Amino acid sequence: MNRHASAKPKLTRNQTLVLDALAGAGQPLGAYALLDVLRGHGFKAPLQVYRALDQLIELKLVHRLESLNAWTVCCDNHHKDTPVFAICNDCGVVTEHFDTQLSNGINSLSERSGFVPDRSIIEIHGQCDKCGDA
Amino acid sequence: MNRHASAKPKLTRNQTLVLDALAGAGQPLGAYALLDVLRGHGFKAPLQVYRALDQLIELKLVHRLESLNAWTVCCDNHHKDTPVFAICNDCGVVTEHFDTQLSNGINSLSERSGFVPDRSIIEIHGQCDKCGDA
DNA sequence: AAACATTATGTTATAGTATTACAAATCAAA
DNA sequence: TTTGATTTGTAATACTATAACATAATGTTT
Ligand SMILES: [Zn+2]
Ligand SMILES: [Zn+2]
Ligand SMILES: [Zn+2]
Ligand SMILES: [Zn+2]
Repeated sequence: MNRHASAKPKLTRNQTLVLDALAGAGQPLGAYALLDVLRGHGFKAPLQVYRALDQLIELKLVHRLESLNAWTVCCDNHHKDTPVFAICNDCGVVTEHFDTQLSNGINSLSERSGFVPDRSIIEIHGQCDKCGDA
Repeated sequence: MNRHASAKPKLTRNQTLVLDALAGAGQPLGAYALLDVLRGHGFKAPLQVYRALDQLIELKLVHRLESLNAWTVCCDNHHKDTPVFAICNDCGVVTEHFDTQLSNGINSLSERSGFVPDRSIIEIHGQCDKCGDA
């Protein structure tokens, strides 16, 4: 028997295609960009992409970047904490981070105002280290 | 002379209409909801709304909620820190907060990764205190 | 295997959000 | 009052996301 509570569930064909396309891109892609990438694999309608993305998010393999209308692969799908995304204005690269101070801040702010947090979004736009090496 | 560096600039007609509509709503509104509200005042096209919103954001009188595709009036347009929005899943009420721990967290995380932050987005979805009084 | 339920997929149409392009009107100096 | 800059009006279009319905594949029970 498997000691790991949640073994990686087998992905469907479309989910696998979308996940691979996202991983291969090296940066976030929008739904229609994904559709274009996957037309060669038989995708014909946006719904095929959106459905796969919904399921991949449910499985925590992919995150949606709200401020970009785009999706990116999770860097470590076992994490519990709220991911923090740093988004470079210049090159478009996005990096995923975890930060105890930020997670605690979300919780304590919520507690102070009687709010029960469920899903948090932290996205930082700015300039990455590479692009800052002017 | 005015000791206050940036006196409140006079708003144009459309900016005033949009700001008042947002303030009157008591909760965030989308661009097309604003358009509908303002049809009685002569608005006929989405661009009238989007243009006014862009300028109001520039003036820091309004914030965009990225995860809702909606806009809300700023609670105190003099603030320097990143606003934190708590968004109730049940009643839709949104409250704006400031939090030193979160602001510091953004800065220190950025510094550690050589990132220069420019604009940060923090939006917490969950259940507000009122809706939690079940 | 046959019947049934469940899940995944295909396809078309439509809804919702945002911007481009160009014309007209307004406003503020010079 | 001419000029130039800003604001506004309007139509067309682009981009993003979902609804509705049909078909196919899969799994489970009998
Ligand atoms: Zn992740
Ligand atoms: Zn960069
Ligand atoms: Zn504010
Ligand atoms: Zn509530």
